[in-house]
Parts: sequence; C-alpha cells; structure tokens
Amino acid sequence: MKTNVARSDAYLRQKGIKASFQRVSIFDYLHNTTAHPSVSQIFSDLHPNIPSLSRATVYNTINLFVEKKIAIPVQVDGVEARYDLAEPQHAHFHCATCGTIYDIPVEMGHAPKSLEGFEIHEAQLHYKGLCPSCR
Amino acid sequence: MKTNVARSDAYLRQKGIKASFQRVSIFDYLHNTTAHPSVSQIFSDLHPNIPSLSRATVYNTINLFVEKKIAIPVQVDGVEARYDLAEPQHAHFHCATCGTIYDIPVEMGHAPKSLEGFEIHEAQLHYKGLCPSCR
DNA sequence: ATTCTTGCAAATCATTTGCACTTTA
DNA sequence: TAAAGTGCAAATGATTTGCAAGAAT
Repeated sequence: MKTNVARSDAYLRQKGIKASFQRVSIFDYLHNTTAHPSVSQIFSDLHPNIPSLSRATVYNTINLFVEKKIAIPVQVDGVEARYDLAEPQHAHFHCATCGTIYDIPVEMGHAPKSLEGFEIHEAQLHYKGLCPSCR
Repeated sequence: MKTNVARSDAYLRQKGIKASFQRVSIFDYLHNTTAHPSVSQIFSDLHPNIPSLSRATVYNTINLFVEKKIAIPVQVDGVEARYDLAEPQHAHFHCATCGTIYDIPVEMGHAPKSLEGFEIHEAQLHYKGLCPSCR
C-alpha cells in the first residue's frame, strides 16, 4: 500500500482540517484499507508506528472526519462502530461468519414515494449474510 | 392501545419461546408502539407496571427475540440500539432533529448483480434526514 | 425435582471528557 | 505566543455476566 502523505495533507486542509501528523496518518490508513476498521483496529494498527498515539486521539479524529463528511460510520449490529471513507455511494455487505464488510456498488434507486415530505440527507443500504468464501 | 396477552402468549410459544409474564409484556409493548424503543425506553415504560422488572431481563428478552427473528435491531448512529418487531420488509427513516424513526414501506428491489455469490440473509435500508414536522 | 427465568450487583467494553502538556501556525 | 491538538486517566453509559432466589413443567 503506497501512502501519499502530501496528498492526504492537502486534502485535509482543503476540508478545513488542520493536518496534524496523527490525522494524516489515520486518513492515510483509511485510504489504504478495505477493512472498514473499528477505532480499536485503527489504534492497534497505527500504534506500533506511532507509539505516543492514544485511543482518544483516534476517537477525536474519526469523529472529526465524520463531522466533516470525510468518513461514514458503518452500522453493523455488533457493539463497536466501523468506519469507511465517504466514497461514491455504495452498499455494504456484512458477512455473519468472518465479519468482513464488503463494499457493494449499487445504482441507488430513487427514494420511495412514501418519503415525500421528508428531506433525505443520507441513505444506507446494508446486507447481511454469508460471503462467497464462507458459504 | 389494546393488548392481547393471550395472542402474544400463543405467538411466543409457537416460536419456541417459553411465555413468561415479562416476555409477554415486552412483546406486547413492542406490538403496541411505533416508537422503535431502546432497551431503556422499554424498561422505563414497563417498570411502573412491573416494579420487579430488571434491565437485565429486558436485555435478555430482547436478545432472545432478535435471536428468534421476532425483533430486529434498528441501527441509528447514536449509542444505544433501538428495536422493531420483524414485520414485513420496510425501510427506516431516522429524523436527525426529533430522533423519531419512521417505518417506510418499500418495494425491496432485487439484489444488485454485484452480490452474486453472496448468500443474503437480511437487507436493511436506512434513511436519515429531516421529517416533515422538523424541516 | 429439575430446568429455565428473573433480578440484582458487579464486571466489561466502547466512547467521552477534563485537564495539563505539546505542537503548530 | 495564542490557538488548536494530543495523551493520559478518570468518568460515563450501554450491555453482559455470575450467581442466588423464584417460577414453571
């Protein structure tokens, strides 16, 4: 996985976020994984390289990213939240056996007519079942 | 709200669940609300009528219901889970302002072709935004 | 009588917060 | 050097668990 700190740095600044080393590292990490990691996973993976890193900072950063619409929380029915970069609209498939979350491209249909009168900000489509390797 | 304890009782038994007073009460409660309550809400609402009720029992019962596919957790991006009876397929709309979760009837489309090879057990469609009263 | 359920309290786990210290613009 | 970010430890809140007492079959 090639990281591009300079680009991440610029991207964050453009989003109005001060680009600290920790933030760039976390952004870069999210950019280079398809694992939809939890805060714990992010922390565990980055901690060896950034020994001073604290969980609180990961939480701070992730919450900031979500606020700025850079990342979105992926709801799985476990306890801890998992995160994805806010990329083009796609669905998620959560494998009940291995826990992997797959990105599924979809053509997001029009909202159902029953939603007239509502102002939709976000839509999430979430599947659960068995992935090809686990079935 | 008319409750029908006898019917709830029979329904639970048919699902292979021993129909204790607490379980029937909780099932009945879920049956008579559209609020998609959290465990805390269920507890607070039932506790006055069932003073001995404990939170642990509500958790036990809800988890049992989810296991038996009688109820489903509705993922909102807050902290606590909220629950819905597993009724015919519908989407949820979560109002960012008032927190209400609306049931939205939808014609669940066919799964995207990118999901070939996956075995789908559940699909959830979740909207977030402003409801008619809050926009 | 045996088995399952309940209720309480303590334990756990994810997340947030307060505050002193450090970094950065 | 003022403002913002970080890290630690303690606090909070939701959920789970261990276990003794109670209810059901």
